[in-house]
Amino acid sequence: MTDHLPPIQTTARDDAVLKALAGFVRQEALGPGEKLPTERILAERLKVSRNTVREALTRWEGLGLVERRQGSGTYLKAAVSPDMLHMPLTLAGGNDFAGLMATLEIRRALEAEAAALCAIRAGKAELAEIEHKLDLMEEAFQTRAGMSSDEDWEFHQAVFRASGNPLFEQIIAAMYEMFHRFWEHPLGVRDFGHASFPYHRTIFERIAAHDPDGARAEALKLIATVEDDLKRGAANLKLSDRR
Amino acid sequence: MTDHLPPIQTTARDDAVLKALAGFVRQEALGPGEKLPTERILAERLKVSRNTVREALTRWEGLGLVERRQGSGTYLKAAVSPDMLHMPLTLAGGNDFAGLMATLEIRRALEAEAAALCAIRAGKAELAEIEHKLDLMEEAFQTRAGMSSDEDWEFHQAVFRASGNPLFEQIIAAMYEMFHRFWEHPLGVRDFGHASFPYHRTIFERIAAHDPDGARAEALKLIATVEDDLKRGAANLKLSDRR
DNA sequence: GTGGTTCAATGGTCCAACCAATTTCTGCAC
DNA sequence: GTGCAGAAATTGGTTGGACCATTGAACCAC
Repeated sequence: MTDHLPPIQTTARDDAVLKALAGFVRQEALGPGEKLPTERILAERLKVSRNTVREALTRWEGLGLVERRQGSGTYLKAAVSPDMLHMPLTLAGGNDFAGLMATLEIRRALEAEAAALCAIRAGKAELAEIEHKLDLMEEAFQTRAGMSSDEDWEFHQAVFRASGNPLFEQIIAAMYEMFHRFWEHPLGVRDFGHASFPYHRTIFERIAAHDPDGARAEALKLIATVEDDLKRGAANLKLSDRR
Repeated sequence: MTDHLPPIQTTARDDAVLKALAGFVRQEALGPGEKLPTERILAERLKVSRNTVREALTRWEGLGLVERRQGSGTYLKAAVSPDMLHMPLTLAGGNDFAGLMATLEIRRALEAEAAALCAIRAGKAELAEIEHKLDLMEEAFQTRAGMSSDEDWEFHQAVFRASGNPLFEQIIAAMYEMFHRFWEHPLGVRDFGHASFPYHRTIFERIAAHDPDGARAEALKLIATVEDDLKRGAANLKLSDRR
């Protein structure tokens, strides 16, 4: 009965600051990398304490939207718009193997769907871009004997971008972040990616043939091999180095 | 009670504060809903300024880990552990019809994968939970002639939860959020969901039969019908009401 | 019990400094 | 003029103290 009674909003200074700041960014058409006004200036202009400005910026920093450099300034790290939706994902016990596999499952879901959409929507320009990345990757694979992770990633990014849905790239970027944090002190899987290599071209072929279901199937195969690699790597690690 | 709070060491104060706090939470085995020490007490115990404590707590608040109530205190909103991983996800824009379809594509990707994982991993308890939600939904569908969106959503949530990967539920919650933002002033699709109704049970049957590929296929069919419904609704809207 | 009132506790905001890292400017040597 | 070391200004980071606004509990008539 009395369900539609949300709490009333009395004071919300820092939220107001963020809204004003988002409007300012749009007004000035600021993009990633650009510097935004000093905390002191913001405090003066917005008629709030510098402390309040700092709390607001701390929130944006925690969301990865902004980077603060002491002595230098505060810089935009991503595009911000007044109507953004923030969804902090938290993974308990995220530094272990299970966390990595969790992100990989998300990646499998998105990769398969993106490949299928791509097969439907990709035009000549997108196909050319993807094939270009594929060539680069295969070349790197030949010359550097398997260490082609950067080029590999660029290929997948090209597919995501050609899917026509920006959400794919945004979500997968967050997963990639986690992936790399795991790599910092890795589990020693150095030949990672060997087994998945051939599927990149088969995916591209299915996309180029505008065959959504085929592309989806090939993408699933690719992730399956990555998953296998990681599992084997983790097993080896457990046997050889008990930490 | 608040004795396990050793002072802080060097720079990166607020980060150190968070680490210390995470350790404290674990030490005291605090769970969601419980109240954690006052800002003033934390400042005193950790030998930092109250302002620094506030910046740290602001970060946690931004990540949805904690809720502050003026005059009352600061309360845990989720389980926190020292080694958890944060992937802030911010989704840009999407207030138009294209944005709605974009979230639906993400949902298709996750729904298919979650159903497949569910078919592999769901135990007896999870299957019973899902079937219960399914019964509730079918009952609501009968008595209220189609308006079963809440129960519908609970069914899908149960599937996501039984997938064994918490990221699915979190990401899909973001999609649901965008969905609802769109529905504040909806496009008048009232009979929405009729066509997708039968597939809920077929999905459940494939999951219960531990048939991942079948579950994935049924989930894809369900989203396809939803997509069709929305497209038809949008087309009707454009014809009848040019806004 | 019901409904006020008081009062202490707590988060929210503000101010005015100072610290630490960075950038910019200055002036000297060449 | 050029180059470079050091001073000065800029900027985020931290501190301590003060006051406000809200909450919740204790208390008190009725």
